[in-house]
Amino acid sequence: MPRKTDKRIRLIEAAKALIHQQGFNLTTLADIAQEADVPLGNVYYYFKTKEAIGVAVIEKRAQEWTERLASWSQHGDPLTRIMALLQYSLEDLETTARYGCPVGGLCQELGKQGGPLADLAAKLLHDMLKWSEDQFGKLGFGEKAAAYALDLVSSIQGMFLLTHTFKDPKLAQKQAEYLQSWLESITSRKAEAPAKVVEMIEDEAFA
Amino acid sequence: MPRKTDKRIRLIEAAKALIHQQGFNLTTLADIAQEADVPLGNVYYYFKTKEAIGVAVIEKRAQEWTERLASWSQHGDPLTRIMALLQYSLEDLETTARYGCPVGGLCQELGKQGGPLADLAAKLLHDMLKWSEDQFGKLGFGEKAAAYALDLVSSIQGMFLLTHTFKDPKLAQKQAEYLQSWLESITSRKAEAPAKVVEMIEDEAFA
DNA sequence: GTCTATATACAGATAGAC
DNA sequence: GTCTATCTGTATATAGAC
Repeated sequence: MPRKTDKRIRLIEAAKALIHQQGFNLTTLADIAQEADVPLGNVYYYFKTKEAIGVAVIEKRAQEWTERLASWSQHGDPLTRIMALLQYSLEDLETTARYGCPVGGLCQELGKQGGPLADLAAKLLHDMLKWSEDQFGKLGFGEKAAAYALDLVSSIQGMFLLTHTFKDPKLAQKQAEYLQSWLESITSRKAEAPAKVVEMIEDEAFA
Repeated sequence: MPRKTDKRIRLIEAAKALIHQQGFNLTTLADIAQEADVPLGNVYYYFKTKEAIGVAVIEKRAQEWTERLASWSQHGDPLTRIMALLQYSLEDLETTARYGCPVGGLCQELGKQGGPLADLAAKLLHDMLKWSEDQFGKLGFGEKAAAYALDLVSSIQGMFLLTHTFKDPKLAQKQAEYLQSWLESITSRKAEAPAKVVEMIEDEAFA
């Protein structure tokens, strides 16, 4: 394994953290170089432009989310999977309170600027949304699955924004409990016709 | 009335629009000066620093929101008021899809930077939240009022983020319908004990 | 592949004539 | 109060020695 990739990886990790903390536009290449312990001029050997670093960072996040969602997809039933997403949102709430949601922050900031970075950031949220929709679909919600997924993801994102804005991790806690009871209420209502649901759950266990 | 304030107002309006469109950090004083049709050097006669313009813009938004909320507060009943907030969120969805929520955008971007701008932006969301909490309180939700307000505001903000991210006004439409039915469901449940609610509604009509 | 020195561009901010 | 010219700092990006 060539050490070549080593610095590249360090640069991406440094950029990922700094962009989360400061935003993309406020993060300088000098910041990234210093954090990664790479001389400024050397950064350009690995990335032609700042935008290229942005692309690499978002693609890295995309990869991590793909793996995360895939791992949750192996949980027994869709409701547990959705709860796993919700639980994950509560990890490291101190960081979220300080810097907000990494994904939501990128979408917000880059969405205004357009271009390939905006599209890549949007795909992060898109994948999350589709995965959720998929889980609600497997719970037997049919045409309501999309609406529920939208409600879930936008609620989580809104929760992150308020948590960040008010620098208060407890807000996310309370809101998550609320979402949890919401999930339970819509799924228990669904449980009145359980046969179909169970069937679908077992079905997708092989998907 | 001295024309002095004229340019100042134009600068604030230009900055307000541009900051919404591009974000605070990406908006230059040259942009603002040009949009307001004021020579760059002259900007500093009205604002000592860029941050000072930011303060003026957020205070302007705060004033507008104070008036807006006060005007809705005159509506007959709290549910109608909350619906007014929701309806307002659906105005100009094309703009929201392009540039996101002006308030949410400020909170997201400036929240990372700290300082007085972050605090002022946070107060915008805070006022909205408190006002909503007040309305839910007057509907008789008691200790649940805060949780409902949190759920409402964070849902709206999440909805804005997704609408902006996916550049799709229809998302906000669907999500708003969903929120509307949610509001109806929690208030109609409340209506099972209507005496107390009506009492509180009439009570605050004089507040 | 690595790193110093530097080019280039543009931002925020100021000086000073009018 | 107004506006041109400019200072100063700093960001992205490049050149070129090693």
